[in-house]
Amino acid sequence: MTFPASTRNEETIRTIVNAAAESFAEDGFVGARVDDIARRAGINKALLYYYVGDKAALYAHVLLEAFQQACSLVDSAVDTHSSAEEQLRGAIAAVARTAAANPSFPRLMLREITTGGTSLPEPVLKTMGHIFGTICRILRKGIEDGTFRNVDPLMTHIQIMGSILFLSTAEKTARRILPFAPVPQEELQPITADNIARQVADTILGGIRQQ
Amino acid sequence: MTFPASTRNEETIRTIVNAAAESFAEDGFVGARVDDIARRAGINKALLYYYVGDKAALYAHVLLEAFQQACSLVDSAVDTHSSAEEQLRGAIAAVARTAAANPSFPRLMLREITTGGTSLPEPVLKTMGHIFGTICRILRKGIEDGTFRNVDPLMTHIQIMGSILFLSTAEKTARRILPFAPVPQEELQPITADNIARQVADTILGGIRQQ
DNA sequence: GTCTATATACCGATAGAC
DNA sequence: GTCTATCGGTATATAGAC
Repeated sequence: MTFPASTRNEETIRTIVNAAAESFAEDGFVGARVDDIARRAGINKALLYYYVGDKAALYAHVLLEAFQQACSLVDSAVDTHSSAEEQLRGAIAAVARTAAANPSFPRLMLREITTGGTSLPEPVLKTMGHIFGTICRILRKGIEDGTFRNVDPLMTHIQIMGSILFLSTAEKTARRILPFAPVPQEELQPITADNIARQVADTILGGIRQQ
Repeated sequence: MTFPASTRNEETIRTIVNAAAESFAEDGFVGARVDDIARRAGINKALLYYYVGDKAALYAHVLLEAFQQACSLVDSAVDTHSSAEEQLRGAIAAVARTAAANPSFPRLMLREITTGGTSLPEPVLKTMGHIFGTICRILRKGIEDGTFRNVDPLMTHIQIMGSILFLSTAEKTARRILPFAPVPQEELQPITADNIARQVADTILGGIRQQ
């Protein structure tokens, strides 16, 4: 924790950050209300400012925490496998599980993408760069040992992340669309972390495998 | 055009709607400023209200126009092919081209997804439902004739759209991340509509094809 | 139809009592 | 450390002159 008045009451700060993560994910940085975050945290607005500084500092902290968690889960998932195929499957599952355990994460990410990442602080950019480097290394290894065909690492990485983040977030919107779609709706799978991981891993791995 | 004062000056309304699409895509509904939209359109704020009503009505109009364009392009792309594989490839290319020709579209869509689509007006939901129905029909046909394996239509549809929209929007953020990534950056492809269409079609089709 | 000026409301941030 | 009260700035929307 890196806030000015963080000598004590670590758990008050935790409560504020959790409330802020939800609020920023729901309404975005401009849409989120400091009053609302304070109310969710069960405290007063002036006290929030006392603990965590202004709105921008709180937002930067929320972002960094979410991405660092995703990053460490991806790294440890990759370390437990050796083949490129298993490593990629493990990385995909790690991101899908992070998104499911912390529903703010995919929404924060999608929002940042739409703004072009212009307000991302350097520590967050570094964390995102680290994840991209990990995926890149897996793809490169698979291409060199003949497992994968010669795909573009950047586009493949963006597609993998886009698939997982979108699947993790789109269910609510999809449920509003389905009543207007002229299709039978019996056998649709629930969108769980496991199903997302399987869907993305099966299609991407099948799509980039050397035939 | 369905605005109150639309008896004349159709092109003034066009200018306003185009300015609004950019502004909403850049800053979101809450972040966009009516003053800014009026300034981009080269007119006065009071005149904007005179022509198109309030901010919410303008936003609903921008959304509907973008989705209807995507919808009709997908439909006509599908109609010019007969096999499930060619139809899916055509639909993917149509969405990618729509996103490239109208950069507001993917960003508006990503923003709506993060809010759960709670503010989407019914005509937009109908249009999105129509596109989903089209993709569903292609997948079902391919599954029945043995071209595709038995994939979940909803998850596959969400993955396809997420891949295209994310790839169409993420380049700016990616360029900010790349300097922090420990990878060589010579041979990365530029993210054009054609490259997006090829990347998504190749991976998804390869991933869902019956082996 | 087009403008200026303004009403009204809200929000981020802080001052200051306890 | 925790609160109430409020300042200052800014946003949507409209009134009203021309």
